[in-house]
Amino acid sequence: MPAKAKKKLYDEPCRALGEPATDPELDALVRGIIARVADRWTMLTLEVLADHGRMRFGRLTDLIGDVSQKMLTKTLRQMEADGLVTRTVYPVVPPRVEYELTPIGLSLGAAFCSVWQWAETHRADIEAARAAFEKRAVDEG
Amino acid sequence: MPAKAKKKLYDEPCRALGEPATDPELDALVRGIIARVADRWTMLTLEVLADHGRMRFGRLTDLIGDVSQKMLTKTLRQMEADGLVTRTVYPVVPPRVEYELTPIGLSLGAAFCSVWQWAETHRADIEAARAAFEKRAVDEG
DNA sequence: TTCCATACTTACCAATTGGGAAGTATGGAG
DNA sequence: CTCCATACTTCCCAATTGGTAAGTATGGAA
Repeated sequence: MPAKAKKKLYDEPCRALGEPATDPELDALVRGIIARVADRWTMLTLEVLADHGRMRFGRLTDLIGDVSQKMLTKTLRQMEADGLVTRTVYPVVPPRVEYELTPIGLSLGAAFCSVWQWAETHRADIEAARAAFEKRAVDEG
Repeated sequence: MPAKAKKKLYDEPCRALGEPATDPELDALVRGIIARVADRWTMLTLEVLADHGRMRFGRLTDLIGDVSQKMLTKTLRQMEADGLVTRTVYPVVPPRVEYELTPIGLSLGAAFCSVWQWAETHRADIEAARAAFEKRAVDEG
């Protein structure tokens, strides 16, 4: 099986549209995007907004659970800059600001679904692997 | 449309198998798994191993590009602990160690495909959004 | 006049991340 | 006897992350 190492090991084409897998510029760009988006708070915010729709800052804080104001603000600003959410300010007092996923943000949420599903379906496997690894370390250590 | 906020905004079911979306334990666990796996080096390692198959440490270093020995070692150990890669040590000198994705690791690579594809297909949108956001900030600032 | 609500913003500080470089182990080549 | 190769491992240090707590702005209620 000498051809094995030359071929993708999974069936679905991961690169879009036959892009040669070694365009360094595109690669760096896509990696940057993923790195930003794969951040903890971004993922949680995405999930909450996808599940519950448009809402304001305070409710977002409650639903995410243990996020500080600082981080939520920062995360939302970043998502806004990337076009993932819209930020609507109502000029009233006290302030009222609402956030909502854009179509792009929504599609990212959908893309992340497969990762969530992967995590859920392989949860037991991972825990078993961790226990086995731990045991091996103890036995050998 | 008062029902809107009660419903998922995308069509695909994100939670596996009708799991009630609010099991806090499962939620935390899955989040932990995703957080670990969504790490920069893990994603890159996953991609390289999925693309090129079993290989040893040095080649992995070259293909990933700008990773330090320290981080690659750490990343690989973590992936091994989670059951994503196998680590095979040949007791020769100088040492020879080979890494390969497990079926679970492979399936994670497949799951991440949709995120990679999302990033590639929305690259232009994101760049446009960033430029617009920047411009707005300048105009208002 | 004082307090409140909301969505930030800033200052400070602790913890984590991660790079660079040097050390480690060891059998074989010269 | 010295050096080399490979895959780590450890130490030190700088940069980043992220939490807490204290402002800030302002119209209306008491």
